[in-house]
Order: sequence, then C-alpha cells, then structure tokens
Amino acid sequence: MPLLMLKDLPRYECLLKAAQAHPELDPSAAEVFLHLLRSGDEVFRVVDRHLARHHISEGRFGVLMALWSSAERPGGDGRQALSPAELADRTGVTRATITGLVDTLERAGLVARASNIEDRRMRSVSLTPRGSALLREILPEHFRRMAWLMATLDEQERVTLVRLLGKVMQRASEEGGEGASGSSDAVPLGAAEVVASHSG
Amino acid sequence: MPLLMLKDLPRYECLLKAAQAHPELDPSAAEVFLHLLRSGDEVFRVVDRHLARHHISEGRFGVLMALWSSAERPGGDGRQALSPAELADRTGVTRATITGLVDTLERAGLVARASNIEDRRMRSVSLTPRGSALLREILPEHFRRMAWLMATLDEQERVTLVRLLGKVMQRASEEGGEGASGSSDAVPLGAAEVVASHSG
DNA sequence: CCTCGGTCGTTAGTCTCCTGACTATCTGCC
DNA sequence: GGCAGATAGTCAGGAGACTAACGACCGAGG
Repeated sequence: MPLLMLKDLPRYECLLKAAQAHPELDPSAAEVFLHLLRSGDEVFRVVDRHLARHHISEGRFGVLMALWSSAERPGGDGRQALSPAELADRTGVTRATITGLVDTLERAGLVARASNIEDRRMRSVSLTPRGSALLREILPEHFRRMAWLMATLDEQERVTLVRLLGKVMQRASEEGGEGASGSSDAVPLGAAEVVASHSG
Repeated sequence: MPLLMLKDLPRYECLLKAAQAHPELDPSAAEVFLHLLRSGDEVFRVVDRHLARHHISEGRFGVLMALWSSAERPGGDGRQALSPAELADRTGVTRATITGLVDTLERAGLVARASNIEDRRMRSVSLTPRGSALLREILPEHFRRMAWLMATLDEQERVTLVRLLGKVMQRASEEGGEGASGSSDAVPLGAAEVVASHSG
C-alpha cells in the first residue's frame, strides 16, 4: 500500500493553475483528496513498521484482530472461532485471500483450523494460545502508537475529524454499486451535475 | 491496498469497553485512526475503479502523473522526460519498482525510454503521444470523481479537514527515523508519557 | 593512466494480495 | 432418490512492491 499518486503534495497554487486548463478539477476537492490518501498512507506506515517487526502483515493482523474481537465478545473467554467466509467478510478481502493468510498464520502456529461436523464444507479458524500471546504482546504498543499519532489533536478536533471523515467515507461507499449499474466509462451517477453546480 | 483492520468500524462504546481491559488504548484516538485508514481506503477505491477500467493501476498512474505534472511545468510543452530515479523519488517507490512499472507502460506504448548521451548510465522516460492521449481521456473523469467525493463538504469544512489531516500527517512522518533510532521493540519516543498525560 | 567510491538502471528472488476457476458439500424441487 | 443451484474453501496465475545484488558508468585522487 505504500505509494499514493505524487509523494510531495502539489502546492495549492499549482492546483489552481492546473484547474485553469482542466475545468473538471476542483482545487479544494483535490487538495482534500490528496491529503486524505497521503495521511492515511503515512499513518498506516507507522503502525505497519511495528507490526512488521513481529512478521505480521496488514492482512494477517486483520485476521488476528477479527478473531480477537470476536473472542472479547460477551460469550466465553476462549471461544473465538470464525469461518473463513466470516473472516473474509469482516476484514474485507476475498475468501481466497483468507485461505492464504490463514495458511501462513497456521504455519506460524498462531491460529488453528478445525473441521465442522454438521456442515462438512465449513472449517473454523481460532486463535491458538500462542496467537493470543502474540496479540497481548503486540497490542499495547499498537495502541500506544495510535494514541501517539493523535496526540496532536485535542478532543474537539478529533470529534470534528471523525465527523468530516465520516461524511466522505459514506459518500465513497454509497457509490458502491457504481461499477455494476452505470458501468463502462461514464460518470457514475449525477456526478457531472454536482461538480457543475459546485464549480460554476 | 484494499483491506484495513476491521471492515465495519467498531462502535465507540466497544472501544470504551476495550479500553478498560487495555489501559494503553485511547478510545478517541483509535476512532480517529480507524476512520482515517478506512476513509482513505474507501476513497482510493472510488478512483481506482475508474483507473482500472483503463488498465491503469495505482503505480502506473503515479508514473504517468509524475511525467504529466513535469510536462505542465513552465518549460516547453512536449518536454516531459524524467529519469527512473526521479520517478522513484516523486512517486515514493524504489527504483526497482519503477523499472517494472515503466516496462509495463512501455509495452503498452504509453511511455518511451531514451538514452542519455552525456551520462550513459542514465535513461530518460517520457510520455508518448498515446500516453498523453490516455491521460487526457482519463483525467477529466478522475477529477470529477475527486470533486464528487468532496461535494459533501463545504469550503470551510475542506479547509478544516486539510488542516487536521496535515497535523496528523506531519506527526506521522516526523517519526520517520523511529525504526532506525529507537529500534527494536520499545516505544519510539516519549509516546508513553503522551498517552499517560492524555488518558490520566 | 587507472583505480576507487558512488550512482544509475536493471535483474533475481520473495512476499502479499487479487481474480477466476475448481472441487466438495448442502439444500430445494421434481 | 436424484439432479440443479447455491455456497464453502482452495488452487493457479498474475501484478506490484520490496530487498539484495549486479554490471555499467561517472568523477576525483593517486
């Protein structure tokens, strides 16, 4: 995931200049867009550097966290078992990817697979004691890094940031059916109108 | 890059509950962190779906944009040539990765390599007419999508968002030497103190 | 001249993740 | 009972990114 458009963000004046040649370009929108991608990437790297020291990749961590958070639920303390399909759903990757991730984690002794008697297609994945131990070792520092990163923001700023990001995020995901409906190459929805009304 | 921790963000109450068991966990920091990564990912997907229709990946697009933005500079109109090392620097990937990306782009006829007479180690990469044409075809929709995504935010909100993201981004990148200096497994800087003063 | 350190682009090998196709299994309808 | 369709997990192949190492080349020093 390391790599986002241009490394050093263009100055705003450059965006303004580019907008003259490209009427579709909304300079302030572009600025937000670039800042968002860039800061997400930067923040990700900070925690990824930590996880990498334990040979945990983003994907692996996602699986471990999914199992962990399901174990923290009201039920029993050690009953954390999810099917690969559940894991795929919660981590947002395909089932095929989960197979590979679980393979690696299983080889490392961090998770275990078990068969399901009732439905023989299904398998359940659960944290081993070693997997739990690793998480207990990793998470404190992981949490510390999140807190450290956000320490520049006061509570009010955090609330604002979450609210604004939420608006953008919803906008981005609501357009999920764009590839299936609108299709080939045109503007997904009424995007052209929105832009026109905004820039004109 | 699609995949970020847990797909559906935990509710704030869950974070509060988890914080009881893990004193290092700052709930509001974690919420910002998760929103940031998640929204960055979501936003990225929106533009990536568009680029993918033209068989342009994130990395390829980065190279094209670097060449394009260097061509838009004060100099001549068609003189857009950068060395692979320059491209690596601007897009934030290694020179080895650039070799692969340029290979693909060259095979597709979008860029061309040329030798440098003065320094025979160097080669210059430039957009072909076909590459320029593709960009002219792609960019309007690309810009429209950025504008559409941000259309939920008014100018004031955009300014605020850029400012807050800037603070986090700077924080994240200033810690760049963290792996080299602090090293193996401990807290990078005075992170523990920051957290303590924040949560206590 | 010519060697030495540094830089350039490339190659080789590895890793993660994705897409698409495949096999095994369950379920509902005849 | 037996077959169609959906579903679960896996396999195969590919793209992108990294590190480590290489051969080619420049520039400064003896």
